[in-house]
Amino acid sequence: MTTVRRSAGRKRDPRTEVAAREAVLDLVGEGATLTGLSLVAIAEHAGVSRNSLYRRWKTKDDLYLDVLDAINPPLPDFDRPSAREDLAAHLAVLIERTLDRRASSMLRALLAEAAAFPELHRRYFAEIVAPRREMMYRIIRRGIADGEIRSDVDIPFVNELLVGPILARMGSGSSEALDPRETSRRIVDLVYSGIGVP
Amino acid sequence: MTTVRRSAGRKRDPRTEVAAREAVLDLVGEGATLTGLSLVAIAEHAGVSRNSLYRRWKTKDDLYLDVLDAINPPLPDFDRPSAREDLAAHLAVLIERTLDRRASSMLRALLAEAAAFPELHRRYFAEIVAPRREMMYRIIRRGIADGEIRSDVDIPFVNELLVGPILARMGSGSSEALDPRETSRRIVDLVYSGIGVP
DNA sequence: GCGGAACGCAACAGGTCTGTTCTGATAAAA
DNA sequence: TTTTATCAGAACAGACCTGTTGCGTTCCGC
Repeated sequence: MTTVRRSAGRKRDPRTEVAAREAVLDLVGEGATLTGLSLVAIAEHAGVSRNSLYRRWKTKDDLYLDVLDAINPPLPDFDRPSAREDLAAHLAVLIERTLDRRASSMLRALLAEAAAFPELHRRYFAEIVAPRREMMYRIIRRGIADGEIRSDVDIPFVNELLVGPILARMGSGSSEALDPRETSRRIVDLVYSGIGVP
Repeated sequence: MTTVRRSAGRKRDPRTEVAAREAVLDLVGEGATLTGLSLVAIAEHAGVSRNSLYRRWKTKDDLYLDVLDAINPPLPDFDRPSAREDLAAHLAVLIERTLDRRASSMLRALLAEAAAFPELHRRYFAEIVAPRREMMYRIIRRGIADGEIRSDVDIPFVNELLVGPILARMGSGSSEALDPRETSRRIVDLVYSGIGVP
């Protein structure tokens, strides 16, 4: 986004930026693609002149970058009694995010069009995926140190097993709304105990 | 696809249909979207005249339907000694499919643009997802009947846990090539035994 | 050999999006 | 009050895609 420092003149309407981001989320949520979405459509849906969009964002990429920032929820801190509870709490946040249909559509579109928006794709992994994954690793390591989780497990592998079902649902655009707390608890329970008969 | 039965006249070049499907896979694999991909670009990449495409497929949807059919591998039969081995074998097929970059891109694009291609989306779930899921359910049920898998597990839930990590990788477009046999075995092993300390 | 269909190539009108450039009006600071 | 930047709205050329039509050519079966 282009931030300009000037002394005099009319101030930019802050609602314009919000309206533009909301318009992108609405339209992508309705099935538009990132490359296919036109500034005309965005301006129209936002109730804003195209001029105002071009004044703020040089390219569509810049606008999408802002949208990605806006839907990136803060990373919560965890320090519950057990790693098990921390894992469940973290997965619950992930599931909650899945329930935001517009954000899910935006991320699906980004993953599908990664080739067309390499910078967006890079930032998504660096700023959203990586920190959350690192947090999961830390919790799992703690569980091992506490004697709660077997010490011979492959940490990244365990993480994939935990988050996989949730990400797969987001990726396939499943419309079924899961209860975050209950579902995360069930996942952790099953991964802890396994399905095999002792 | 439009199949016409005529008695006389020049025959259609069968290579045209293959070239068109390959062109779609190539272009989508390179980052094109289903809505954004133009018949001009497809014809150009396939080395075929636009006319030939219009003659075969009324709309882009029809062409994509053919492409989806082409990348749908046959459903293998399973009857190994144990449910554990059947599950691993089935997951290995899924992982193998993930390794086909073009097919993965095509499915990612389809999921991202489901709203624009409802018929394609419906067929994908009915013809590709549903039969494979049903097969997984059957194997899990058999494992329960054989006393190999705990009888109190939720079958669809176990299935999601098993296939989730693989689908999540496909959805995120991970470029890392996994060994199908080894990875599927590791997933099944971990899901059977669990990560918890007994 | 001849009719018929598919072939590649080219052209066309109608539509859309982009990026830029005008306007006149509005709002806020100097 | 004057200055200055923003605002909405409209216009423009250039590019692209679509769906259709016409052309002459190539190939296959009758």
